[in-house]
Amino acid sequence: MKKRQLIERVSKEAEEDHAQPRLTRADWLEKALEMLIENGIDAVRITRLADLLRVTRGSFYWHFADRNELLEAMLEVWQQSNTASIIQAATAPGTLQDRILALFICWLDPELFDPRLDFAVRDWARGDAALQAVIAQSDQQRMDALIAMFAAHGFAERQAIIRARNFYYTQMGYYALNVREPLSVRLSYVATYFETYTDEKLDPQAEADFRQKIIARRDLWGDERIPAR
Amino acid sequence: MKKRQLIERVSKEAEEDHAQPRLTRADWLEKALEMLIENGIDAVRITRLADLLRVTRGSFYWHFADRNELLEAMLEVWQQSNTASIIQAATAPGTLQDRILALFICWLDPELFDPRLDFAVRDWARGDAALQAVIAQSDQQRMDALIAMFAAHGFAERQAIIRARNFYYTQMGYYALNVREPLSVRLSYVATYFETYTDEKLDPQAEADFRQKIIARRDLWGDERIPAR
DNA sequence: CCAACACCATACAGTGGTGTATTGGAAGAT
DNA sequence: ATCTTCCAATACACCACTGTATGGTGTTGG
Repeated sequence: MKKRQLIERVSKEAEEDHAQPRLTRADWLEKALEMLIENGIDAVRITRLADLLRVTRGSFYWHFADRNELLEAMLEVWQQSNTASIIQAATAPGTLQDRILALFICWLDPELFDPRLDFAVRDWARGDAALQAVIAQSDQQRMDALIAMFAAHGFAERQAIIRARNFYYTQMGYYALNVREPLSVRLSYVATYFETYTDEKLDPQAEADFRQKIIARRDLWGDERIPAR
Repeated sequence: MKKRQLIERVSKEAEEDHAQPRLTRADWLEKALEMLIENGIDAVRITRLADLLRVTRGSFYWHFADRNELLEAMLEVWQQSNTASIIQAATAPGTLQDRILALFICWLDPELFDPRLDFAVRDWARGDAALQAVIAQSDQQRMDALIAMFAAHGFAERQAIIRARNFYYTQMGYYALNVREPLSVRLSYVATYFETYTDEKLDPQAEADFRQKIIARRDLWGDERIPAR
């Protein structure tokens, strides 16, 4: 689901097409999430957001009761985006190869899974046990879906767990380290990773299709040129 | 290297045994790191530290020029602890099995590798390009050591890279998700992980020795009872 | 046409933080 | 015994931010 849509839904504002006269609750929420992602929760200050939005804080306190209400709305956006994408990719019908490739797409498309938001929220939870519990629950749901996926495709319980952990933790580790590589490099690892996770060879035709699908999404790779093979 | 020792070295204070009359630079630094780990960099406030240390801020400004000088000292402690442990474990002589098990010990012993400090620093770097560069350099050093390790034990370049990434990212992902499992559970995964990373069976005797070594370190596992097999 | 509403500006009180300047006091050196 | 030196307390000026109360203005509907 598109993030702006989610933000608006959480903001409980059905966007009538007539351009909103001034600011909406969703505008504040969007800027706040941007700030969270780029500078952490402690940079989410009403004063700063007001400056960025070119209004005074008076506007904020019309849309929100206080800062805490904003924070709760932010968390709600997170809860309804990243986790859902992973679970959907893992539980759709099809072969194991289809599922793994669908998850790879998740890892590559920030509209489906935004790692910066995920880690900003984790960071936010530092020293906040209640928030940590919420996050742990989402992680559990994600892991359960992955374990069930491997189990449904022939792996014994223990093997399914290890493979799911490898799959999920490796990707989270990759994000945690803030690795910055061109998409072409990431694509070049796809087949090898696939074999590591499944012990099967990746069908060359499927890999080609995957590359095509990614390359078609120009928005994912900026100016870079990616050879089709 | 013991963390308190490092903190004191960075503080350039050879600790004469006579109990220091009041506070040292290292005391402030230690509390600041504790605060960083538990509540993030934005919680590292001179006022709060002074309260915790039961002195006024006047003391702080005798030991440090300003808050920034404290932050630089904190970063220096991080630089000289975690990365060194990993590189040492990966580059020591011996078989691949020895190396992997040495690294597993790193992952289990916070004196060698403190994941909470590592991630607190990474979060601290959010929105700070200079700090991100410092961290990226440390990550590169760690990865290089791991790749060289796999390469030195018979894996081709590409395979060595994938295996090193899998090994390192999986562990970082585990920490990033703040997983809390008893040590006994983590130990039960050791052999399976080993086989995933190396494609070799873990020698039962080596595994038993490994368990013994961990169990001997009671400080790592609190009250828990771990069966020797 | 004007009244009500939606949205924003302004002004104010209060809190928590930084950094500086100055003073106070206890231990060790002479 | 006093004199430094080291370390900490106090007081002050100065933000940045929160939240509240109230007033102002453009837009819409009756």
